[in-house]
Amino acid sequence: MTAKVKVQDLADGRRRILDAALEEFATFGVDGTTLRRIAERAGTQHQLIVYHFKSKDALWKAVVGEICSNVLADLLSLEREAKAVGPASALCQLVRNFVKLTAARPQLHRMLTFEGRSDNDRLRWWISEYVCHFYALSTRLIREAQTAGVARAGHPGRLHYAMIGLVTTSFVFETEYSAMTKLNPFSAREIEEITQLAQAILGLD
Amino acid sequence: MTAKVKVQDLADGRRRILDAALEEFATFGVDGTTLRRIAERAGTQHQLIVYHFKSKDALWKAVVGEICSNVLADLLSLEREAKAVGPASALCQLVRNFVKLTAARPQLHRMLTFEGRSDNDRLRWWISEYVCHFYALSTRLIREAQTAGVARAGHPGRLHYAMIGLVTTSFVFETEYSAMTKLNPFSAREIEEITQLAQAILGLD
DNA sequence: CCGGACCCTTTCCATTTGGACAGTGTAGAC
DNA sequence: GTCTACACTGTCCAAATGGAAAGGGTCCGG
Repeated sequence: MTAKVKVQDLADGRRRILDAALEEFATFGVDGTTLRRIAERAGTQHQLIVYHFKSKDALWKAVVGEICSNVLADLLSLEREAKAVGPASALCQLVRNFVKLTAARPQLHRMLTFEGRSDNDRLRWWISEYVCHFYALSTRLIREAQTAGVARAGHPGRLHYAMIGLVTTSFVFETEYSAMTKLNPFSAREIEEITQLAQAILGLD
Repeated sequence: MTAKVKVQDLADGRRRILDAALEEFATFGVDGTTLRRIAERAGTQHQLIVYHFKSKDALWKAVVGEICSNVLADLLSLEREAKAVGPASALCQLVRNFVKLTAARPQLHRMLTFEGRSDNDRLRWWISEYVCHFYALSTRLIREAQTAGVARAGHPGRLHYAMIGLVTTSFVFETEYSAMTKLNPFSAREIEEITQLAQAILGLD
């Protein structure tokens, strides 16, 4: 029995590494993160990370990939709904989901904001693998809502990124945000307020 | 004469290091930047950086400090104007200046977004030294505009950061932004459009 | 001519880094 | 039993890093 428990414990080493890596990457970025600190947080040795994931870079992709593929699945189900309810309320729902998701997993955006300013391999991989799908869906809904006359005019891509920027700031830069505003961005109240601001910038009223 | 020219060249080593460091820090973050790469970009050796700035951390503060103290000076002059023109147009002007400034020096915000997610020494220093002044002015103008009935209702801090997030995204994440939208955020057209969106989120219409 | 202030270079080093490599131990298939 | 697959550990290393220490050149006031 002790053996069985031990095997259980050891077998989820991979899981614990993924979780620890998410926290570390989100807080310190790829360069600021060391395999040894991830290992320490996961309660193991850094060589186990190399064994399971080959390299630091591959670990990063595994972490992002796991979360993003879940998000992508959510998006697809939203897209099916969209056909039924029309572009305006589909877009409302998309914004609402996006805020909820950012609040639930701020680490994802924190990780990605580290990558966004150099044209590197990780950024290109992430864009081609995941961003493009989200962008395509979002801008299509915006465009449809615009032709229906229920969204703000202007380039859909610009509106999309204005929304993204508005929503993510309070969660990604929580330390500064809560220090200055004395607000807790993760409270239900704040999530609702941010959702409404995001819908306002898209002209959904 | 050659001696004089040479001295000129050498004397501005400090200047060249500051410029090179700004680029490197903004692109790779503090952890991703090495003194040797900064030195290479500045056309010198890494020990000269240690000589002029004592440490990597002190160099970072010197880079941020130089830009921010200029920005602070601009802010103060804006504040004097504000008294004359009233809160609504002062706020409009603040937004306009902020967008212009972000477009002119995206490196500043790029640098700072690297620091925002761990409660570290650099972040605390930056907040207490510079952020608090900008935040105080901005939220005071928002509050005044609200009581005058010409700004969107809601927590001024929340609105302030919504504006910041909306404005900075396209400049900080230029690579992704222009890849997806095919827009150039630094064009006069885009600067104007972003300014208008930022004013819209504050309810200035 | 001297001495210090300033800018810069050279040489050096302890530490940390990602990762290679060669084990060890256990569980299940035959 | 033996063999293989898998999870994990211990030892090692080359490369890169921030920074210490000391030396060298030029200028300028005395």
